[in-house]
Amino acid sequence: MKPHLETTDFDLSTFLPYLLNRAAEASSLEFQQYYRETYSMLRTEWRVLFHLWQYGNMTAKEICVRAGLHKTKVSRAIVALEQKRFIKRDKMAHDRRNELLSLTASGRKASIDLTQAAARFDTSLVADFTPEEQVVLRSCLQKLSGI
Amino acid sequence: MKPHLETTDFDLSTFLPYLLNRAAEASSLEFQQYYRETYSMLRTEWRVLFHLWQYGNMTAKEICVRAGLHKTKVSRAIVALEQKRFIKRDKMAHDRRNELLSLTASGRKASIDLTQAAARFDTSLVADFTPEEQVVLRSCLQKLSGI
DNA sequence: TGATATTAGTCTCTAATGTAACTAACAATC
DNA sequence: GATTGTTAGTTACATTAGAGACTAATATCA
Repeated sequence: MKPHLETTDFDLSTFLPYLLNRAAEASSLEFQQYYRETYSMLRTEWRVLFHLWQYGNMTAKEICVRAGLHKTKVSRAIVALEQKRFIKRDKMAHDRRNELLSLTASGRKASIDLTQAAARFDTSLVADFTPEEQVVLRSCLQKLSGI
Repeated sequence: MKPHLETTDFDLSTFLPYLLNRAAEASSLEFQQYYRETYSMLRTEWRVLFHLWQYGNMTAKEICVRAGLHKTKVSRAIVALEQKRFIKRDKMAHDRRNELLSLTASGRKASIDLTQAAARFDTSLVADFTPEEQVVLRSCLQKLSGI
């Protein structure tokens, strides 16, 4: 049986969700390998850690909102990061439901290392693109992400 | 404690793997809802179905290669699609390890419907982008995906 | 022919995720 | 100050994914 392209000019290899998923998976692979092997972190853990590093101490809830992550995922990441001694948490006095998360010394150290690795990795990913392409790419992705 | 931007000019909101993952997730959501609710399909199932529709009959192995999917994922998707009567499989005479997959009538019908829905959805995703931006976006994503 | 290697696809076991119910702390209203 | 509602975060259960062992068919080559 032959392909059915005549029905529509739709082409999977240009379908945006498909491309985005493949590109996301491909581009995450190498960096993921690094934080997995070096720090035994999962993706959500690295994201949570980095949010604290980049935007300062905050609660789990704030991370959910900023990172667009579900609270159960964040909750589990926090437990894991705490066990690895990368973060600590303190009940906030004025509302003891909130826990303020902050980095430990080794959490900061890991953040610095991961940040530098991420920056290098990012550069290598876009090495083949022109500066104009890079700008367009990132701005389109930001819009699609709702950032 | 204040943020630590001074260490490096790296910014999470421009980090490509992060952006790609967020954009992929956001953009998949709406379309995913459609094929889940209408056909009880998972993402891998829709991808397998669509590969058969667009590129013609092939084996599970070929789908793995073309779609960049692990064989266990494809294997499970095939079982599910067969149970839903969207595809059938036939052992190939000259090498009985291979199974040629093909669409049933209802598989073709679902493919047509999903293709049209995907095309409409894709259009709506890029509605805010200029034609030039769309071209750059897709070509960058294809390169990043290794397509 | 018989031993070994390869390949397509499945199965099993474990890890990770999503959903919804849950607990504890606070807020508001009567 | 008891009742009801809301919010932050956790837990439990079911679903999905991943890695590697496994089976059956074929290929290779002594």
